Amino acid sequence: MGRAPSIDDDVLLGHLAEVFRQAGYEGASLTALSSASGLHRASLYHRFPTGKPGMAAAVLDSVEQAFGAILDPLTAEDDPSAAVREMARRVGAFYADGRLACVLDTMTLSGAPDEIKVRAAGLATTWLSAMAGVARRAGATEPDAARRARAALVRIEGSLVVTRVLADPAEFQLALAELPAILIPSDPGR
Amino acid sequence: MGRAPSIDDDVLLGHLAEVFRQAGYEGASLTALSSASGLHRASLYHRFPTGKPGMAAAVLDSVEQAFGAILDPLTAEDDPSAAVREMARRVGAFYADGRLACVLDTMTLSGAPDEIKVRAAGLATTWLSAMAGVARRAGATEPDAARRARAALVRIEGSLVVTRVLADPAEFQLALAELPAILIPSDPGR
DNA sequence: GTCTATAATATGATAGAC
DNA sequence: GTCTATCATATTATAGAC
Repeated sequence: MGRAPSIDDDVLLGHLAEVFRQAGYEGASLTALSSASGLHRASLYHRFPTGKPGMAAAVLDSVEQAFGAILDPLTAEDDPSAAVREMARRVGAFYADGRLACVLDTMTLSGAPDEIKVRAAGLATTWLSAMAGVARRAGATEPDAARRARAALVRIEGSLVVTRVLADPAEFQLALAELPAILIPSDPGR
Repeated sequence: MGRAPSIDDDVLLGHLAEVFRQAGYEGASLTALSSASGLHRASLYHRFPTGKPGMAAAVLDSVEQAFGAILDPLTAEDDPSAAVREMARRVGAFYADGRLACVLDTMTLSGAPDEIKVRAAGLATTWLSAMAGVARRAGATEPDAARRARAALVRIEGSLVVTRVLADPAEFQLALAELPAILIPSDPGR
């Protein structure tokens, strides 16, 4: 809120986010955050006076903002199937085709501050609502739409874990391809 | 291999495993491992001369052993559907109804030694093979059985993440309930 | 086999020069 | 706004008493 962030801030947050996503909250050491961002530790504290929790919160802010753009097609595109396909495309880009983990996964392990966990839960809820919305627009009843949205989130998060464990992005790609069939009642599936 | 472990070793490994599962490899500090196990840090080093990597490897050993028992019904039980239902019951117990995370997820983040990641991948492969086996016995073609096994693993891992993020075990319970429909071609589903 | 004590290093964080 | 230098603490790990 307030002023628009400078491009530098966005780039910085991108670097920080990558560390938090790959290492989790505790694994994201100041040294790792420093070398990934190119800023020395003291400079990070200048930008984030509340330290590591502040950096994590800012990362979640930036992820929330990124998801604004990712979920935009779900309301902007008229055809529900096309909307989901475009969201899937943007989700694939955000997760670098499965090479990057999800903050919902890595930042909610024990060791993360409660505030971070609460924000992560909020992010998940936003995502679920948007996906349930498009399912509802496609004709699903409200409980069915909610069920479909949760199934889609489970599918994405699970495929990211399996992709990381097996070091094989195929499962993530498959999950993206099946999102329309999961979310849209009338979709013919794959 | 070699001698059978004493009950004390099993209890100790259970405590260590809980920390690694909830905090990830880097988040599992010696202090946390010490207080969870009741042993002082030096005593842990006596048991595991190679330190934290050795503890993590031993935890993966014990998880591998636990999965031997979890997957046993898949070959011991004649009826494929009943076999999967029994596996699902045991999986539910192992993950404490969704309250405990999966080592495949938490121990494969950046920061874990490569040896740990390799062992985790092996564990996942063992699990996938066992599930593909029961699907094949139930009449699935080989590629379909492999696909079903991966879908089941994705579903379990994803539901564990979503359950943790939303602090709601319902999604994990639902995943367990749907395992027969995912793995068994002729299963009527829910 | 477990403990107390301690070492060496890494971590989160701050002060102050430029 | 970024840097060097530094602090207090937590971390992994070892030595040696019991």
